[in-house]
Amino acid sequence: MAEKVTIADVARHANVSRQTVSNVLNSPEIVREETRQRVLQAVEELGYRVSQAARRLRTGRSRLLAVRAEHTQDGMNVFDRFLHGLTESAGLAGYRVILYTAQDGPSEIEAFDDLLGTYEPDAFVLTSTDYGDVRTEWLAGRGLPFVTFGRPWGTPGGGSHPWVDVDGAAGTAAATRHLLDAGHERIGFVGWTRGSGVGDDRRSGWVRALGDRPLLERDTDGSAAMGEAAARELIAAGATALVCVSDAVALGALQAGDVPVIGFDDTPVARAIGLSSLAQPLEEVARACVDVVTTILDPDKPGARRGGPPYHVLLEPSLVIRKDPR
Amino acid sequence: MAEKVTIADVARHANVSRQTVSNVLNSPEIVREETRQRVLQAVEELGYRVSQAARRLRTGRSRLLAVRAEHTQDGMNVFDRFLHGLTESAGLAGYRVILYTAQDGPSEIEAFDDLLGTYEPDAFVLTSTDYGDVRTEWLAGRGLPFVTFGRPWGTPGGGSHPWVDVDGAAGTAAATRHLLDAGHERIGFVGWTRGSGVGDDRRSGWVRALGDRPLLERDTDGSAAMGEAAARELIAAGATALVCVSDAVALGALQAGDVPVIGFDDTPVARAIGLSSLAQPLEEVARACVDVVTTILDPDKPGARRGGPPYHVLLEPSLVIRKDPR
DNA sequence: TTGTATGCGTTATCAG
DNA sequence: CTGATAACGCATACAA
Repeated sequence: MAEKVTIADVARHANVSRQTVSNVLNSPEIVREETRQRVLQAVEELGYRVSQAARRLRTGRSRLLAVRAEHTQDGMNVFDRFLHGLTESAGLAGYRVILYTAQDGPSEIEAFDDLLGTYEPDAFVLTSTDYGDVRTEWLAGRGLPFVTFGRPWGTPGGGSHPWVDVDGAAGTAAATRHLLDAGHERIGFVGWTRGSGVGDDRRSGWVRALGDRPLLERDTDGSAAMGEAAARELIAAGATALVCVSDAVALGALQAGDVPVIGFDDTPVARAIGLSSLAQPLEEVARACVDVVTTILDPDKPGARRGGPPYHVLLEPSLVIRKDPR
Repeated sequence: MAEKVTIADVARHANVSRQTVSNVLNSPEIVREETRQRVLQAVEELGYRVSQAARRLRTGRSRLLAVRAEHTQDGMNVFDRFLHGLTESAGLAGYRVILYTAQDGPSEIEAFDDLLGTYEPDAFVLTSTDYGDVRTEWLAGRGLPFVTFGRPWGTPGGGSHPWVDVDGAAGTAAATRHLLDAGHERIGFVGWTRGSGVGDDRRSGWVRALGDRPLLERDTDGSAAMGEAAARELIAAGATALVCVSDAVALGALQAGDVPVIGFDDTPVARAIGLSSLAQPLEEVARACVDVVTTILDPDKPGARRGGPPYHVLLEPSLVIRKDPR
């Protein structure tokens, strides 16, 4: 079954030259229909599949997308869902996902270098971008194709590269409006210490939706414990509902009192405990990442992304309400 | 930098033949020390790295380990930690992890076939094994190297293949003993519907540790909601402490009353809410998987696994106590 | 020890 | 549209 069927076997079986088989596979339009059919049938019968190794050697293309396996510090993340979506979408586009690990920026660049020298991935998909990301510079400087899940925070305007992201501000704004609609006027925000692109973005949506109402907010380190403490202070200060920068702090906030709380990311925790949260459309994000990166790699591919560069895709999170604001 | 340094370049630089370079890399012992050093230095200076494509074409080895990207149904799993560990350990052993997706057994076998025909992974690492797993049969029947994270439930004795697993029974037994030591006599078990290898295994440890004390138990579908209901019944039946088959049901059980609860898997949720749980040594599991599989692939590798076939590794979970049983 | 020749499976080039 | 031939980078058998 896996008996190494080569292109020569197919050619023999279909009574054509090796080249014709290659043409049928790579440029079907230049081959006569009847011949094409015959070859395709031979391919089917013999169970032929291209050897990526041979193809890569010849073309320099590996059809591999490199992604970092996240270490998942606090653990309450959604990386696995993204990764699953990415693998699925990549597969549909004829690509595979190859993993690597790294502790920090510099070591990740080492990993890039190593991968490029050995497995030669065609592109990288980067996650968790933040201000002044060294990785994107390195890749861009070498003209290597990549896309990030996350906007290039900190490089205002210039240094722009392909990215896909979820509009955190739109999410928190929707959450805030939901609470306003329920009659709340004093809506607090439990955030992260300023300076993180994602955190600041999420905060901004809450600010925007609140208009000129009072801004009751506290910063945290992202832990549930600090989330609880922050929530207590906010409630004491008069907040009757809370929007949180993450499910982790929201989990803590829930312990602080009996006010409605909305988290962010819709992690498994939120589902399990019935916490309202903002769900990122991770499958769509993954699909967009694959879309962008494969279009860069092969601009003439069928169904190439309309619009062309610079390939910026911003998707909206959706509000998942699990408890009615009281 | 990534300017395609070939083995010929290295040879020229070191004033040796191409062959010698190959020897230095693949059979260092047959080359004179001085020459070896010179070649190694040339490799260093030029930043040479073997092309996996070329090597694969020649040797048929891809140095790729295929792993399925889990879909993470209920979400409260720990797959990402395992995957990270696997990528790390694989990297140390000179392998990379390549991902694929599948919905069920048959479609996973299609994925095997497809991968083997194109990327030719050297081995598969399977997770979530269960009774009568069709995948292992398919792989074993073709003599393809693989290891499973999880024992081959259901094939008693025979049909045995390499596996690495965590001793669930030992874990629940430890948890139960911990509660016994704290003075509890009526310790309930919130389990899964019988028939799952993992669930039955975890239950058995609780049974064993309890000796001839009463067996207060309830089955659930694994949801937090059913966990809560089950816990209520058990508490009503006199249970003063609960051991749970998973963190998800433990989370529910926590809502049921003020009795100590111990979950299983030490998911992020447990950490976040201070739930005691049994932590699987996932990094070790991953390392063992890589160890086993690379030994199968290359029995003469340096530091090959002692013991030889059939490569069965059973590791112990560790009890993480976050709340004192009251 | 070192050098030389050959092939792994593809695809690109170029004649027919 | 089809068929021959070369080349991708590496590893091996063989001869020197």
